[in-house]
Amino acid sequence: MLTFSEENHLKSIFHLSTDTESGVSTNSIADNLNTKASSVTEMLKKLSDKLLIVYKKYHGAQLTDKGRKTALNIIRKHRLWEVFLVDKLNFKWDEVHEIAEQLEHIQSEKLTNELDKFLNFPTKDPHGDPIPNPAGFIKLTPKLKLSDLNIGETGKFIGVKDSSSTFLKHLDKIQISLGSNIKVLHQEEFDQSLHIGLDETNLTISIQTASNLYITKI
Amino acid sequence: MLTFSEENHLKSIFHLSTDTESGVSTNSIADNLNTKASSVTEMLKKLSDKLLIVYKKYHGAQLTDKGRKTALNIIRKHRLWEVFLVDKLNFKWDEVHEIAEQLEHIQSEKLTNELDKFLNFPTKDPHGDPIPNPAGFIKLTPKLKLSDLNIGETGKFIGVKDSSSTFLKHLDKIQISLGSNIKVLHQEEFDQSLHIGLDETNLTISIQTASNLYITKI
DNA sequence: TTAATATTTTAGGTAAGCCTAAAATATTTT
DNA sequence: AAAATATTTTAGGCTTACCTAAAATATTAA
Repeated sequence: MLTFSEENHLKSIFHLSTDTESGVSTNSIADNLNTKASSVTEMLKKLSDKLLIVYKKYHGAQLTDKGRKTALNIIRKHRLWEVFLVDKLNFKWDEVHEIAEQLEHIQSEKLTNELDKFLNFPTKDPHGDPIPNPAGFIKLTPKLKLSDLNIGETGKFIGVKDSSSTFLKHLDKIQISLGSNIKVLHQEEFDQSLHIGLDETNLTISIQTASNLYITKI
Repeated sequence: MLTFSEENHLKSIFHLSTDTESGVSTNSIADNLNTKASSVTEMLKKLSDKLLIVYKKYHGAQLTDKGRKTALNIIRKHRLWEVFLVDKLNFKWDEVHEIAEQLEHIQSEKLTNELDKFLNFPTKDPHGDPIPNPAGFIKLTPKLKLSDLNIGETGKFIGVKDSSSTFLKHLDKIQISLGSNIKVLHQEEFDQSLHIGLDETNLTISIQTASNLYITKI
């Protein structure tokens, strides 16, 4: 049984691992968890003792198989709870993260699996991120951005790259929501902003916004 | 914001207060929480500083208004989650306590209230205990035991006095479940055991069992 | 009402998880 | 490749929430 802090460190290492091949740096974990490098070093030693990571002094941490499975189980719970909050309790997708951060630590395998069943075995959370299965298998669909589309192509909005509250609120304001079909109509040359078709209306979005939207081609 | 331990102490004091008029003793709290008297003393000082209890050395603790409200909010969450687990996730009523002990500490007023709405504003948890409203008001229905009925009377089973897993399993075995209508047919003189009618069948239960069953007269 | 017993508090210790500041090691720049 | 800079670790401290053992206070019994 792991503590909240141990679980949070594992999760952080998992998320930071997707970018880098080699070990995850102490500082990046500290930044991610809003804590200090010295505290992280301490924790890395503990996680290493528990065989959840491979840790070499001054060279960062890498998850072991056991560690990755543990991290994925926490992520599974986090994402299932997010689906629950949005689908069943009328939360907006920009309100669920904090609460899911608490719920992801609840310990009961049966609870997790019954929740999964109750939600009808969802494969994606409200931000479009995939939900690992009970064995820790995660289906990574290659993430295409709206800004990657050519003029005339249409994409279905499946997730965000930047899931900050600021950005999510911006999306709500311009009425882009998960599942929206977006057609790229035209691109301005001077600032690369995109004219898009959304449902029955047309609007213009900045290239910054467009490169934060994950889509699948239709 | 209170720690888990602070919340657990408040809850314990609340539950132990129903029996006694005067302060709740240090030892009884320690027993209830599986901890030691010295640890409780320490916590009582802290809760007293936070104006959640009135504490006089050597004379136990009593909840303040603020403390009682806080305790009732935790109990509200505990009982709502129990309803969720039983009604929505197919848990048996003897499996939910441990998980609810974890879920009761999740901090989000909106979550609690949306859950309440989602469950259709239940008034009782799966053990027949009342669920406090958001303001901390609890509707105490006088608890009549099956053993209080006269021969020939019928009661509806609404809750248990002893909610130990052992007892709950015993009930499952003899097929008495929440909502059952039970008619008292006859009482044996030598051991006070009761012959009862349950649905279409008759059976005999001990006086110990009968005095652990809360009912309302029909 | 004193003596015996039970309860509660105090004193002092431990582990987890955080911190700052200083020392050690890596990396980058010249 | 040495110097300057950045990163990471170590050393030592703090708080929370536990603990045991001894001292203080309450309660009960003689």
